[in-house]
Amino acid sequence: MTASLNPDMFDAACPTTAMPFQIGDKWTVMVVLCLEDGPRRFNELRVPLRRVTSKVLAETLRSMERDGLINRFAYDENPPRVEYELTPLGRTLLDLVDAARSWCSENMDDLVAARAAFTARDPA
Amino acid sequence: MTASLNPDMFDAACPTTAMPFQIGDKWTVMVVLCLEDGPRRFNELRVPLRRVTSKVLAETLRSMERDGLINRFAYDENPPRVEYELTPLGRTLLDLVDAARSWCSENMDDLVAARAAFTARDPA
DNA sequence: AGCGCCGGTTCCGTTGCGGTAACCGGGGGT
DNA sequence: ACCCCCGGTTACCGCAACGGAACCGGCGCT
Repeated sequence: MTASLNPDMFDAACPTTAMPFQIGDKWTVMVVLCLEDGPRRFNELRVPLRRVTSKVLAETLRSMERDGLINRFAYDENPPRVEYELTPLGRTLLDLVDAARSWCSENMDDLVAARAAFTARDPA
Repeated sequence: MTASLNPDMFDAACPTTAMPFQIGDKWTVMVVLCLEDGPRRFNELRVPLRRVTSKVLAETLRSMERDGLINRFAYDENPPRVEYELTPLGRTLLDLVDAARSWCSENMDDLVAARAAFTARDPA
């Protein structure tokens, strides 16, 4: 048992490195959740994410649009109006995000307890 | 439709911020995968993750131990031997990781195509 | 003329993750 | 006496992400 590990299992060229919420982007997942119930405007998104600045939100939305996760509709009005909505591809992320949230709600107690026990053992 | 967004849906105090693979840690998920088939030694983990240095791996393993995702067994031998294995809690992450990997393999083509189309539209 | 709205962009500063290289302790081999 | 092994630790550093604040254009209102 315990077969040996493939040295190339995490090849740098592996395309999963480009996963959209790259286990790295701070806001993508939250934007997906905010768009779950329909299109939203730019400043409308900033309300629930009130810790994000317009600069960072604009960057996040642009990269999500680049990856085909959202569509951007700019209406030629005044004052300007822009709406973002999930694409079908973006909607498929909802399942994944829900799975992550379920994991959290199911295991958060264990996790908090583990942290408390660890810091009790090793107060450093 | 499109109910208004709850301003507090991402409260900074929300414990999900402490999610172990916090959509932010670069190595935790890969360590989980490396430990899927049984316990591994420190330098054994560095082989598949050959891009990680001992410092970063040590940090990752320590925080995973802190969160109760792995157990650390240090044998009093020479040369020293240390083994890491997933706890039951850590094993529950495998489902989530598999879901993420499935998403990738199912949608990677769309994603790559979307990027190509976007950069074709907006070469900037 | 001046102000506000909206959806950004620009400039600048900070933070912190991740990386590199050097070193360590203690036993065993030669 | 020296070096190697393993599993780290320490000091230092760079860069990208994140953040704050100011600014912009075009229109309408007063």
